[in-house]
Amino acid sequence: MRADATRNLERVLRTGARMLADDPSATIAAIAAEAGVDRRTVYRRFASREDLMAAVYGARYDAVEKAVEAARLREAPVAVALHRYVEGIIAVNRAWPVETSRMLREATIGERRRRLIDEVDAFVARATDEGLLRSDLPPGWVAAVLPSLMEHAAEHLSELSAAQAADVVVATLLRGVGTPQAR
Amino acid sequence: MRADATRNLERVLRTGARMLADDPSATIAAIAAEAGVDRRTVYRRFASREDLMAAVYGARYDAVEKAVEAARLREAPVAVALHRYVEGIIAVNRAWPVETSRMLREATIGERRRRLIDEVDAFVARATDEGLLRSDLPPGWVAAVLPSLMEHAAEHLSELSAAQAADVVVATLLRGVGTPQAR
DNA sequence: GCTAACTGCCTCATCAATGTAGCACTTGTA
DNA sequence: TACAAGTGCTACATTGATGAGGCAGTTAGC
Repeated sequence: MRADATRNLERVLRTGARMLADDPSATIAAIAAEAGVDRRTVYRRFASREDLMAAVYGARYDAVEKAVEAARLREAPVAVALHRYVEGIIAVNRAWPVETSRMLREATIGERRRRLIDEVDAFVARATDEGLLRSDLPPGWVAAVLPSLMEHAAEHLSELSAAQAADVVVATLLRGVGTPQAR
Repeated sequence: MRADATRNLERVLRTGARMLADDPSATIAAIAAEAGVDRRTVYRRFASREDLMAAVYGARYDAVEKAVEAARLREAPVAVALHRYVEGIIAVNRAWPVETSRMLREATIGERRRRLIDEVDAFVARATDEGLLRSDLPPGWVAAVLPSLMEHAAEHLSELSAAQAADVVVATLLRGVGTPQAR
């Protein structure tokens, strides 16, 4: 593939991720226009709308898997792993701001998805065993709440670096936002 | 208005809320079918798709305003007000499960929206002043995180009552999910 | 039971998005 | 520089959703 073609493909993917996150029914025409590319060019790379979305989701999953791997959720000390994981995912959320709720329904990525969920679930279990997380929580509560914390951090704390935003998220997750007296 | 007409209107609104929350681009035809009503009947009540969505959002806002009022965010002791507020909103989320992120962009409800935001912001400020919430948090962080906690509680903790789910949310918000040792 | 309100069904025009095609042109690369 | 890869533009068929009209039949409420 030629260099400019690669560049265009990249632009379409990035722009598509951003616009589809903002509005899942964004049209191909709008995405192409925003990416500074002809609509026809998009169709040359992606056979259909579905295809483009699958590619965007795939790109995000690549990044997420990388972040999870880097966090070493199985071996690293739980506190360290948690922080690295959160920081990594916040960075991914910024690079590939896909609207996760809609993505999860796509069957395209069922297998990869299950693997990641298992990975995180196992980590939560380990963190609970090792005394980092309370054990009296409703099952799945942490796994449900954490992603949306990271999503909010990614977009709401835009003036902070990923590491700083991760500090806020981890502190909020573990200690909450109440004062010591309020406990 | 005749009684059965009122009933149908109610069904359309409820069904519309549920389906649009699940997929904002749900068609009028699909909503009508799910509500057990002809597509034409929907159009008799609502001039357009926009109209229906505005009505759904309006219904949700009615409920939210009621909950906020009942929580007495200005006068009641902060801990009490917080709990009542959370419980009320969780109930609203279950009754009118609108996808908030998309709703907030609608200009239709700009004024009502601003009033509610101000109300909650003022409450957060008071809760901070009175020592319930930490004062070293990024501005707007609590106001950003709390709604999504309540949303998750509404749908994820479906086996709990609104009051029980509110316990979990408030505990998570104030004290986090970490063990005392992990702090 | 009668009337007016309300509904279901079929039909139609319109519009916007999808996906395809051919042609002239620019641009990377050897 | 020459060639091949890639793009922009214009046009077109298709599909699906929106919104409206008419009419026969049903149902609530007096």
